[in-house]
Amino acid sequence: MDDLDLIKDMSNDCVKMQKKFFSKGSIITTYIEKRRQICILLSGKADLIRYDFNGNKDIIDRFNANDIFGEAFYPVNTNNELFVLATEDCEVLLFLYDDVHVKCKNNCKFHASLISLLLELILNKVVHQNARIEILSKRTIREKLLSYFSILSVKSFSKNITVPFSLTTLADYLSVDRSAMMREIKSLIDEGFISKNGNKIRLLY
Amino acid sequence: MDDLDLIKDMSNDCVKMQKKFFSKGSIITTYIEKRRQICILLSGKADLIRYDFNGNKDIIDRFNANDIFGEAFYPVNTNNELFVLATEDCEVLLFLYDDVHVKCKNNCKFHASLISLLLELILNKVVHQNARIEILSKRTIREKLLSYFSILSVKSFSKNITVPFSLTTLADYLSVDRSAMMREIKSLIDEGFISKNGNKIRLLY
DNA sequence: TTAAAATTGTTGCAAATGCAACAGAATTTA
DNA sequence: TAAATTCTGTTGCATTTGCAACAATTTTAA
Repeated sequence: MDDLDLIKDMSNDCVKMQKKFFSKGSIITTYIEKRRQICILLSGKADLIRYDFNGNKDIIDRFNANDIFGEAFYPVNTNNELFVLATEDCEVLLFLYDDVHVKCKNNCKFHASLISLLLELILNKVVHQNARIEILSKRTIREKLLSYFSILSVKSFSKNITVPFSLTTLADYLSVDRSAMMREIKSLIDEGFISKNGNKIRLLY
Repeated sequence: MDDLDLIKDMSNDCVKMQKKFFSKGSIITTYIEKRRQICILLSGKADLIRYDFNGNKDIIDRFNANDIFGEAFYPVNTNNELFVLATEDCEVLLFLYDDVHVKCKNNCKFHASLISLLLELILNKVVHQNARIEILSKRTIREKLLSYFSILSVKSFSKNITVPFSLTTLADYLSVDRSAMMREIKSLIDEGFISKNGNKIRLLY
């Protein structure tokens, strides 16, 4: 990913883009309407958070290095405020969509790279979202699990897969009750569809 | 959307892009890996279809005018073949991502417009997908319905909303059983949360 | 304009799921 | 290294959901 390297090395030549550092626990941005802000996470991890009307913390999305996020990607949302919290130290590139999608007047060398990078990163985002939608569309926990495992398996060219986060987080990702998911995993093992050791899973079909 | 108009009027100058017509019932494209094909639906309607292992027809996604789709947006998927079926007469712009994301060597006037349009359309797509994910993440049918209604309501600045497709399709979109959804709608009416006339819904809270 | 197809509305019942609660293991933090 | 926190694994129970099936209505196509 050449463009990304160029962007990462950027000394702050272009006034339209900011590279900022956020320490763990700090807020990277809030989703304020009509700004069309875009953020590229160069390093670290962050969560998209909302407090629902009961005051419960909802983790809407999780971001890793090379993920792209921002209010530009989110539907208008007057009721609840969304914000992005750094769960590790983060390095972030911030800019407004409308400032960069047209050719830079200064002919800044980063703009061409940025547009190209932007397309690439958004394309990745859409692919991941489609995978997520496909999984969430399944009606039962079993189908969701198998669908998720299948995607991991195809991606890694192997029947042996590793769930890249805790089972608690997996339940959140599949949007199901954790205990019900554990029960279903147990059934899948008992019925011989999978075997499991920690978060390493082997598909037996 | 100026770029879109320019693209629509395009006479086939650029060999890298094709504008094609598809009559109702014909197949626009199949999702073949590693091609990174992108399609822009200029007019008409189409469905993204898969036949599952039982031979049941699954409608994975539905596309309208100005929607963008293609295998470039979809996770690798060796098992089942996906294809896009024109459910009305369609006018489609087809190209390969790798052919257009770099500057056209011929300096073709459509390329600049296309990149700009592409970003805009993909941004829309991501926003819609995020809305969909947010809805699908809700645990109960009631929450899914209210979440969906809320998004429609915010978008139209009104408590009176119109579901833009049949209730059968809505159940598909929310990924729930239709009869269970009808039951839940009835409960929402009985409990005074909404009133309903056909597919016109009024939010009473 | 009639026949066919799709949509809406409804119900009983079985199965799946969420919820609450708890104990033990593993991991992180002070 | 001790204490606190998070994660895993499990269960009973109430609720929600999907499934199957049917009639009535509306829409579409011949």
